[in-house]
Amino acid sequence: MKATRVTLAHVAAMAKVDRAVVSRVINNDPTLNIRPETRERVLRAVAALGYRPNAAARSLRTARAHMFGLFIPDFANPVYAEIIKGAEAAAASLGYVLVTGSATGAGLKGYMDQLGQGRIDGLLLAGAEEESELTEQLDRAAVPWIMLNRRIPSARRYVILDDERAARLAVEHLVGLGHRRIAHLAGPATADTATRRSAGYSAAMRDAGLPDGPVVQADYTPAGGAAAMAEILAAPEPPTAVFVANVASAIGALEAARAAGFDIPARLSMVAVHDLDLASYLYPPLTTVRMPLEELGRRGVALLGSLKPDETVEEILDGPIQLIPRASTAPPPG
Amino acid sequence: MKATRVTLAHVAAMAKVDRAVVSRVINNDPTLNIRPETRERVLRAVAALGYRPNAAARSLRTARAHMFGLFIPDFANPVYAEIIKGAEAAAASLGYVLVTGSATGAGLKGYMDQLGQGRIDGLLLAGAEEESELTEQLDRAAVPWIMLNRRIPSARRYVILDDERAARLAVEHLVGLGHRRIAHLAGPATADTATRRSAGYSAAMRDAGLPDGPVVQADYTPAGGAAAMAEILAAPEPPTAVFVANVASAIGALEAARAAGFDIPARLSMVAVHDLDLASYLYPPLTTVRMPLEELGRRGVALLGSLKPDETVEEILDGPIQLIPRASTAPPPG
DNA sequence: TGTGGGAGGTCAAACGTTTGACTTGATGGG
DNA sequence: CCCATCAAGTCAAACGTTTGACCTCCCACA
Repeated sequence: MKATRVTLAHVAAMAKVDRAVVSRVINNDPTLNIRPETRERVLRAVAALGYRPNAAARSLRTARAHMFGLFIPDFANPVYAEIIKGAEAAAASLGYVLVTGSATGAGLKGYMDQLGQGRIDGLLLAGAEEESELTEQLDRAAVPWIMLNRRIPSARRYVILDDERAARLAVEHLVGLGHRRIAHLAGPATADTATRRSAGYSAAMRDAGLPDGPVVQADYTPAGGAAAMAEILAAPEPPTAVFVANVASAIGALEAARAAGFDIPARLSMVAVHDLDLASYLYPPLTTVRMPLEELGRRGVALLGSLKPDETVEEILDGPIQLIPRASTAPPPG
Repeated sequence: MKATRVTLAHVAAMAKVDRAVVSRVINNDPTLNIRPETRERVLRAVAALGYRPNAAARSLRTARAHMFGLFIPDFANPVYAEIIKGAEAAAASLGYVLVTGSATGAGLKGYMDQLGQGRIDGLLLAGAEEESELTEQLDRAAVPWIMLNRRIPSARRYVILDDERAARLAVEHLVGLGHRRIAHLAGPATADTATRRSAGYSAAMRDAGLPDGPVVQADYTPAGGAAAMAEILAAPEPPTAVFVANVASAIGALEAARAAGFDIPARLSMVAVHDLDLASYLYPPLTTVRMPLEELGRRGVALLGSLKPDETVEEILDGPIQLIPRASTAPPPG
């Protein structure tokens, strides 16, 4: 019953015009000169037959796939959900489809093989490791790519958030509450965001006339955060507050603090970067710094859509960065 | 410098054979009869030129896109992360690309418009609302689709998990600890999974010779769970344990119990369906039932890959379902 | 000496769009 | 009356693969 797919030719036959006319009507070709009634006929035929252009044929002819890719390290990290949301929305409004993938390392390369030639018009890489072979491969294939929230030497295009400002905001909040011994549970040295947040921490401490507290690195996971927190609290004179570089680490850090018998916020205040719905359901609800992650995804796609061949992009997104006070921060004891 | 893309024709010229030979070599066409040395020449040319087949041309010719789609309601829900992971892996091993999208409702329809004709060979719908217009559209476009973990009347193809068994496991755990007044914080009536879990709860209670406790419905969100929990605890003789249909609700329920002054697990035990890394970092760490979500994604893709035109699929996945005991469950007080 | 068959390929027609170039008939200006 | 212009389309060549049909040797066998 379904038989053959309906193509331009069918529509053209029904509307009694050339295929070219149908194509131009569909694509709103401004060079087309046509009588309104003819256009009507064409549109009616399209509707009547339920015609949809074949994506492959179109891509073949125009050399554009109308697809963007977005690669993230891990779907389980809710931080990326916001980026995806923004990117999806932006792509949709551009008439593009967004392919979100989570493969990393070797998997990512395999993915790219499949993506093959001409399947994707541009790629967003969020929080990716330095994958020089991958980026080389992309360059060879002439696929434009932009890094999100990470700068690496070989990336001539990136858009990042103002992590330094976010860190300052967090530290200033703690200082404002009266804290003076403020530790920093930092991210991994390999993450550019971690470096920027650490810089913001140090700058804010300096501005407040305070010496840097203990700084311990951890990866952006609960387990890593827990271990680092334990280390910080084991010191002879532990801090009264800690600025945690990432909310995932903070989830573990809360647990470690509880385990060590440090009441939060009575004995220890904690603030972390990146807000999540979840933050208000943690125990205690976590004070966070909200960053415009959705906007980051949106902006990344928008840039992909309007990229000139050899254009470089180095953008610090200025969107609202906001401290969300919850129950994990309070004045220091005493 | 990079000039024109390298095509079959270039490779053929370099290897001094016909394009057809190159195509057949690349696709391992078993009907091809060729001397090993010729094959060698072809492969060398492919490598030397860095040739990759053009996906659009291939799709056009073969009418297969080598892409599957997966639609989920929300990337922020980590439960879906596991499904995606499994689906991605299965797709990759089939040589397919997986397009994961989160649009719902009208957005989803727009997405499908973009996906257009022939861009996708099959679709997985996870936890989707009943979208009769969407599924009609899919059927018209002859795109095979399978529902994941949800049965709806119009879906002739679905694969679900054994939610009833998971619920039993949870309830039996509570009964085993000595609980007799066990409430059920159920999911929304519109969710098929919720219905199945509720059925499992009732069956297990009956088997244990216990009367159904209070049953309150909530949507699968922390806020919904919190409200429902508050209602349950407001009763004159509150239960000593609660089986929560979904971990997202449980996160809110924990909060509500704390707010109501119910110490967990001393005064109230709680167990929820779906395990997350996060569960062990909640306060207290949450006892859960782990279900094979990754396998669900994997199986869905595998089925898509081997679907006969009018085949129906009604499968209850039998994978390991396992209770993960943590600190939120203990014997009842007294 | 013819012929059947296999090895090792070649040929060319699709697949469904897009798009620059071209046609046709009518109108208007000089 | 003739040429230019314009409106309203038409024509056909790509885009890069895949694939059924075909071709051309050469050898073995009767």
